[in-house]
Amino acid sequence: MPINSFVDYPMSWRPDKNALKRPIYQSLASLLEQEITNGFLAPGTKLPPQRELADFLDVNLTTITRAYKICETKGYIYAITGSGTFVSPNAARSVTISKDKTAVNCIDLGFVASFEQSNSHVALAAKKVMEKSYLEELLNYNDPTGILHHKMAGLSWINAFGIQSETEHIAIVSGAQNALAITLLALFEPGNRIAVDVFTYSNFIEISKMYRIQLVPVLGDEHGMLPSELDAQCRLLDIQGIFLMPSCSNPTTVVMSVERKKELADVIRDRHLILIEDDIHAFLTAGSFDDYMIPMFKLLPDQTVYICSTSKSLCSGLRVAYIVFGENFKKRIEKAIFNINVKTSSLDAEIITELILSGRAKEIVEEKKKLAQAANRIFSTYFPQAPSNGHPLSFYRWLPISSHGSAVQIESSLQSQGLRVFHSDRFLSGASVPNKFLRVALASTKSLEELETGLEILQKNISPFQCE
Amino acid sequence: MPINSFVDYPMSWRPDKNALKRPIYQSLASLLEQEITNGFLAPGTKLPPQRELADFLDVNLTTITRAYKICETKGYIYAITGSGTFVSPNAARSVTISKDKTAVNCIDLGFVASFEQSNSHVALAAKKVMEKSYLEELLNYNDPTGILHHKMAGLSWINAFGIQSETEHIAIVSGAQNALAITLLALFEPGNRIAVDVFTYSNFIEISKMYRIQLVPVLGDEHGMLPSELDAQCRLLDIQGIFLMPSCSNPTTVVMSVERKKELADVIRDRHLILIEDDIHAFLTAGSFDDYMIPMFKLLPDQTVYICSTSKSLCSGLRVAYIVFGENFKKRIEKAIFNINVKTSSLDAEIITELILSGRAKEIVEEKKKLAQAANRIFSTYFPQAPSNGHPLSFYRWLPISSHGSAVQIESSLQSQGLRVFHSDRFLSGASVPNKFLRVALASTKSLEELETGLEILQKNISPFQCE
DNA sequence: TCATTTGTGACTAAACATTTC
DNA sequence: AGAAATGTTTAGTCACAAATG
Repeated sequence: MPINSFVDYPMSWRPDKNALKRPIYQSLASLLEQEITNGFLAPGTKLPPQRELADFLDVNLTTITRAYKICETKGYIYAITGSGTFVSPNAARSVTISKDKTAVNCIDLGFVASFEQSNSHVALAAKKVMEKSYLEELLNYNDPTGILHHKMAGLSWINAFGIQSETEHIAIVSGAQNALAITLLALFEPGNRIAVDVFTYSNFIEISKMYRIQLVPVLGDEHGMLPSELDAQCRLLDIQGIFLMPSCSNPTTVVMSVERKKELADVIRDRHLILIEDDIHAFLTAGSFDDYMIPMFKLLPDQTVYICSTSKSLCSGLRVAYIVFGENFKKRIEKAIFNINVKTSSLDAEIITELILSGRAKEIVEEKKKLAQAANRIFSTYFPQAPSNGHPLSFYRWLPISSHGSAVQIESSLQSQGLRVFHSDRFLSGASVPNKFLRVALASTKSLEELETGLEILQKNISPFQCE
Repeated sequence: MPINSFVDYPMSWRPDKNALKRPIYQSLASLLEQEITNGFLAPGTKLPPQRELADFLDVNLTTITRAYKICETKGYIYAITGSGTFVSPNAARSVTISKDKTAVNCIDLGFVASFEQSNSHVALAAKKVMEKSYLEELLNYNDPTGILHHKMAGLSWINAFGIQSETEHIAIVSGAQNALAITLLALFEPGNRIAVDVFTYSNFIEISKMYRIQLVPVLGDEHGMLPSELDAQCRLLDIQGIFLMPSCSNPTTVVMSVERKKELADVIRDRHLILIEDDIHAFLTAGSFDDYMIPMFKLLPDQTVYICSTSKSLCSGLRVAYIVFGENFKKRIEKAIFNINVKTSSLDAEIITELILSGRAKEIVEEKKKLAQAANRIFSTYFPQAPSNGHPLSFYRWLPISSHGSAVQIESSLQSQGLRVFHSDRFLSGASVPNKFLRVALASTKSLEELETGLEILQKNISPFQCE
């Protein structure tokens, strides 16, 4: 029986007692889900404490726990012991980022492409592949994890980034996102937790949500995630994995220092976490930073799944990424590959292989690096006050903005000005944080001139951030 | 406190009480998991009833329920109310089927390939694509669900199989298995149930297991799944979906009659199921059967995800499949595509498109049909007693065998004779059934001569089935 | 620093539903 | 047809742990 009448009690959500059917916890969960997806409960809203709501509805405490849990695993809310339960920042919308048609009349600095100007080299390589005597061999079901010479070329490619491995421990998959989907399916279970940066790759957030894997945000500084914070979260929660982009974090452009990598590796080793290392930006970093040659895979070879896509470095349309793993993960990863892809097109892999073996790949990388340098220079002229301690050749920038206005408002007001960029809320792995940013893609326009036009629009429409 | 001493009680599994740590249910589940994966508890073994085990271990009934549940969602055991809990037929091993290297010294009639002899046509088409003026346009991130003219070609291709749709309701994905992975992720949740034939596509069983989706076996006859049985299962359980291959079931080669399709469609409509129609064999069936032109998608356009791969019909190495859906599924499916693939290689799709538009695709199909006819004829000479009421052009046959010997024994004894085939247990969606079969692939050898050699080995080593 | 607030997790109790005999 | 066997589901009790002020 309720102890108080609650009539004048300030509760952010007062579900209608009569709308509840049995089973109560399910009924309550779907009521809450509707409330959130319809926008009646705004992101960030604190929900009534479990005990209070239980009392109000005259049901047991754990009935509320269960109802909240359903909504939490679906990603609508998140709970912090001691503080309360809150509506998730991105509860009501998907943050999946893709190259879609909504940006058709816009300059698209949202989705990060990869200076597609270089694709003429790839077209040439494709033509060369057609002359191969073994062309027909590329068209059958054989070698689901990749043809031997494709794997060897892959190994030599990533060797430049500090990876040593063998053909039995590498597989060819269809791009980095595909590699992530495979890794999560192979090595994690629904309900598992993965540690991530506070701002992280938004499509990783989405795929984790779809797989019912919970992300645990861990604070970081300008050198990357803080080892002490990671350890603290591990003490608090049962965490199985960690996702990192040490060579250039998306979206923050943070490059992890070697010191930090070693410290984090110690925690990861002690806590027996599985590290997913997305090294898609290795090609930008190796060679540009003297001390780069230590991917975390090297520090934790038996605990790491190393993913290196060629979409950003060589060609985005050929879906080819390398995934490197230890013997202990081999069976599970290969099984997941069969179940999600069967195999990756050997024709595509052959073209990438041709690029690597002919040396054209390196030329493409040099070309893209030059374009990236030019694009970053242009960005700096438009936003001289923007911080520049991130990756100097990043394909995108992370621009601090004043915290007025909601993410949706800011994005759509810019879109109406003909510009597509993404607000930092899309990249939030957990609770809201006070600092707001825009991620500005530099590699997605047809030309640097178009980029300038876009940055001009942005400069005119964004309230300048007050540097403290 | 235990009521009986149990010392002389015949329990199939007597877990060591002292080995249990808290939490009991987890500890007990991993004990059981080990017992099964180590082979101490054989497939089919009946486990102690929950109450009995609870009594024996002196814990609450639902603690056992929870422990069993963990092992059930992992696929190690299955439970039937009223009957008991049993070790799954394929508990100790994966039934994922792929073209792998274990068959290197064998004639492989296990994995079903697709008469790769036709790939020279595809190589020609690939070369033609290289001459296209828009080749570079195929190498970027644009059009994640497929370029418009690829979709149009796809629509015209599947139009021959009775599908009418629009470019907004078709997407290009990387093969049929990829389409299944996407569909399950997009439209189902862990814990959902999908109705399937008693024997069904083994990689569908595996991907369902990985996604924690439960399969509900439904009895069928020579015309396909029985509508009355489907309805009965729906009454019993909360079932969300159904997976069917009406144009030629894998592995049973059953072709569903039009009458049966209509009856099943009625049940599916009434029960609001989502139908996953895998029509990979449409090219074998349309044209061969007069009344074929009714895929179930046509009967249930708003409830069906129609999947049509080109791997079997045109080329297995180019990973291209079409997925067709109603407006109500569009958003969810496209989101799943972004999160699993980002996109499918437009180069591969262009080659398939070239084949379709040039008319070469039809030639390839005719060639494969001729090969299939010849292969089926050869099979009949070696196994004249084998039933022939399935698909006359199937790329595999379903051979009844005597029920002596376990699946593993039979497969490995044949493998030691130089032949790889698969036992029907791999295709079991649920509990064991008395009838046993071998699936014999006819489309996987380099030549029909090699097929004959394989069938000869098979004939010599298999105890002939007693036709009743 | 310590009491209070708040969420978490394990196990228990009881009613329910289906199958078997 | 009905009792017994067997698995399922919901909600309750209770001890615990972190965050807050």
